[in-house]
Amino acid sequence: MDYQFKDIEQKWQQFWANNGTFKAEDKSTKPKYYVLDMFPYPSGAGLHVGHPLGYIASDIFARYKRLKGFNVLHPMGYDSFGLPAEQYAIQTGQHPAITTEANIATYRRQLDQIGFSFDWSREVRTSSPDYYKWTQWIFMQLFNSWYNKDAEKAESIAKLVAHFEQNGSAGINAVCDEEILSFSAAEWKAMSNQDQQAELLKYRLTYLRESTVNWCPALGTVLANDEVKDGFSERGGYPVEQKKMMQWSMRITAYAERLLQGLDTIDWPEPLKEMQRNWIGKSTGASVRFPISGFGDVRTEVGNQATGHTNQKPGFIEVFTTRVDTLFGVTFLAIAPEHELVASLTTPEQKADIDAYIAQTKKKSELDRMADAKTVSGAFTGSYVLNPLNGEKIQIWIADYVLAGYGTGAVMAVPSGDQRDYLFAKHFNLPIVPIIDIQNIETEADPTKEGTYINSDFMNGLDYKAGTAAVIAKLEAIGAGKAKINFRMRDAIFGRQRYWGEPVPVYFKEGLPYLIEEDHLPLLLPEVDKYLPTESGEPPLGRAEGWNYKASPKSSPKERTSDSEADNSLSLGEGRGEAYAYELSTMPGWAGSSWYWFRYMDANNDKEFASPEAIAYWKDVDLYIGGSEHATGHLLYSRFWNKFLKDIGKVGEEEPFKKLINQGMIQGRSNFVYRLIDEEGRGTNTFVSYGLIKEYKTSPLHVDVNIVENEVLNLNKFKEWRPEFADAEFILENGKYICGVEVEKMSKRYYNVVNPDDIAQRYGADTLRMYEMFLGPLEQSKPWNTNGIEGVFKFLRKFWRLFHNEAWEFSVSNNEPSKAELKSLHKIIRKVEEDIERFSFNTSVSSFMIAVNELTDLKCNNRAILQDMVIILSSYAPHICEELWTLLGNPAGTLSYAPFPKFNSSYLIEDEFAYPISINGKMKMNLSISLSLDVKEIEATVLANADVQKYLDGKAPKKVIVVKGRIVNMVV
RNA sequence: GCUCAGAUGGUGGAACUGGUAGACACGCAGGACUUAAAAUCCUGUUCCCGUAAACGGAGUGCGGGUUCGAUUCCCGCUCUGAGUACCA
Repeated sequence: MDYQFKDIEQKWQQFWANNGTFKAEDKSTKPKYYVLDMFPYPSGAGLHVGHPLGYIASDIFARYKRLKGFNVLHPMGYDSFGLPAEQYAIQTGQHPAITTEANIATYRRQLDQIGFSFDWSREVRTSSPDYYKWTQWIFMQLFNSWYNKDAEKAESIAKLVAHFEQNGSAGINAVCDEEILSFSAAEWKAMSNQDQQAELLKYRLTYLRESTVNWCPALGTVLANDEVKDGFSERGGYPVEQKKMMQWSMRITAYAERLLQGLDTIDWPEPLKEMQRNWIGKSTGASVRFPISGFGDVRTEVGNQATGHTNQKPGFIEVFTTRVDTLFGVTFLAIAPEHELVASLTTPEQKADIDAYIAQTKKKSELDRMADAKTVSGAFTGSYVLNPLNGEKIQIWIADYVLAGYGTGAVMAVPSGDQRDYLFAKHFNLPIVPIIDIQNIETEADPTKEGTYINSDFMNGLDYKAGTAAVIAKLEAIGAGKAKINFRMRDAIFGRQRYWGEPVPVYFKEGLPYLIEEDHLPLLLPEVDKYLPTESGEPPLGRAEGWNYKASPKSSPKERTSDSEADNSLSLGEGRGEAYAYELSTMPGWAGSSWYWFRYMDANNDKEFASPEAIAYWKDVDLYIGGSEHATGHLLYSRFWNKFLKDIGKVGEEEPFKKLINQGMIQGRSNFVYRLIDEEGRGTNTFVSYGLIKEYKTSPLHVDVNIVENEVLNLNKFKEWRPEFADAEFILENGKYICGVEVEKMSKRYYNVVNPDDIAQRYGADTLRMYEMFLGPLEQSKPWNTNGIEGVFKFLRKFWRLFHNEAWEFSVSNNEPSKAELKSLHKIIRKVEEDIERFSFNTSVSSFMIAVNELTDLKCNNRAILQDMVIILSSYAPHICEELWTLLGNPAGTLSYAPFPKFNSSYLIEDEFAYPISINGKMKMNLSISLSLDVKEIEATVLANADVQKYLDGKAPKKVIVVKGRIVNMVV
């Protein structure tokens, strides 16, 4: 029979599903290998041809590893909480769970049709209560933990409380809020429970914090950054303002150093690691306190005065600097317009100036401020600080180049060393003091670290290293500063004012958050009448009627587990306690994806997020494939949660993803037709072929790429495409209509979306899989282009034909394979092994073509050779290979676990090599010489050759370079 | 601006540690089969000159360098893509 891909593919997809062919074993004597894809958000649009790229690559790898004798875990699931479903729900009233379910069904059908070897028995959905129960559980563990800097790990809050009870706050080195109290053990015990809880919240790894959000009053909701364009909501175009709200946050900054160090231990693409390093943004420097002039004593204990009495201003301004050695060059202090001390520092004479400046900066959008980076602006507050080292009076300015969100929101300005400070000083006529002997500050700042200090009191004559050490020592001695490491990364906000997300397992009592009891998990998402905020601006969960928490004060957990798990949120034991309001915000999109790889290890466990045994066996992800757009989101949060789970002893590895590969983006490739414009400037119904548009006046028009092949427009299909083109006319070149091409994002509105369903229909899944790989290196971004797909399809037919005679009857011979056949086979064995190990899938597709071309030329129909070929090709084109495998007489379903053929180098040994003979580096001819000859003999053979002599024109070469088995080069 | 990645025929791309540039495929041209078309098969296909071949010259974004030999290494530049945004 001819190659009937449709029947074959359907048959085997069915077989795999019915037989659970790809089910990973939980216990195995085989070594484990975990291949993971970034799971998709199931959008309504379904998959386009770009999505499966990474999945195909990982599937080839997973199948290959099975052939190599590994117990492979290759799961798939859905990141199914998210905004689009909620948006759709708002518009249609349809429950997001329903649309999500429908979208998942589409995704599943599309994925199945490509023939992936996923273990679907482990599927996860982040929006399923069995799953988000454990997301909530991890949240609870974070709530019950604090970060001990001395131990460099998270520890339980109970341990912190025990310490407070014994020693008070002394001896605690924690990552926590700025304004913590210091107290003795007795003082702690004397505190009310309320006060104790308030204090503990400052230490918890997930905590409440006031944060600024994009608030859209018209929509009554908070928007994500990418939903805001130029200060207006993307949807509807309503104004968006910055609003402060109490929000859940994650103390990811506690892990900043470990997140940074860990990068050196994992095999990720360098650009991606660099992105994370920049995001974490570690800088080493010092914090320095500048006493405010005329304020009295400098207070050295931050904790003492920061008890929340906001009307009392501290006696100093703290700055962070990476160049503390330039402290004697400070000639003014610049603070952010939003800095909390601005009001109290502004003198009555300067108030008008300052107010005007603040008003001006507020008006500027972020975009303006960016575009305006070169313009110097600022205003003098009228107040001064003193240089802590020499008591010199220094003006305090506000300037919008200082960002409130970074460091302390204040900068010590050193115009001689920093270009921005220099421009500022020039503009406002402030002094510029050189502090290094070789500094040249005629026209711009000179940030050199060479030379020795001048104008710097006790530092004079010292170099950078000694000077820096001396300043820090001095600052520490007088309590005005210390060495400090600063991170750019901020704590992550962990709350969304949305419906379609995980409810936060917290209720409020007297304004403070408490966890619900663990056996009340999962806290189910309640039903609401509408998916919009309430009239009073509360998140959608505020609409849920009777949705509140009634703790059961003394009910034992054992008693509770017998309760039905499903309905514990709404019908908790009447009268068993007071009702408390639940947290109304839900978790952000990244919550569910920050631990999902553990769930796959033991997806159906209802006792734990995954059993310790499963985690001990599967450990971590060996290979993770996904897009680089998740560099600073998902991939950072996942590493953070992984480290946390390790700290509390639940998992064993410090890093979740040992090796990571970024697949490139598949861009769209748009086609254009050119509509002729008539003399009045109106569009006609005549279209000019691309090559002729210079001769006419035309306007380009996107045309559906699916009716264009190799840039040639299918005229009939074009006429059918839209009614207005039914009687279109064409000006052709060489009898064809050639379309223009441009690379754009793949999007419906450009008519350049290619659906994998269409490709699978027309050519089959095996062709689609191989073609996506053939397109180019996996990591590279490239436009989708169907132009070459015929070649891949033809290759598979050619492969099929090796097993069939002229009449398309299956026919293989049992003869001894010939030397040439064995050579072809072992060449491809080695090539595919090498290529897969280095993720160079495109080159193996070419090599398969070469191998099949060779075997076709050899008229090979040898069983031994062809059976090995089937195994090698099966990870790329599994359906056709399964079919041929059974035709060869093997039991169905055994191919996936067949042993990968062993490479034998002896078949490739050559006794001759066709040496390229070059003169002055230019290749002139080939000469076959025995490989047994040594360098001298080769040289003699070459020089004795008559053709070589012709090139040399009878002269002796000046020099002869012979590289055995490679090349001969003669210099004349 | 900074950081990273990249630039090879008409097109996608190959050349893995410096050693025959353009593998493989698409497209195109010519041919075979066919009443014809489709499908299939065969031949050619970097460019320029030579209007057939042999042969000669140029050639991996641009300009230099190292080397017997550079797509590959070094220096300078141009362009494209991605990330980031006054980070003290």
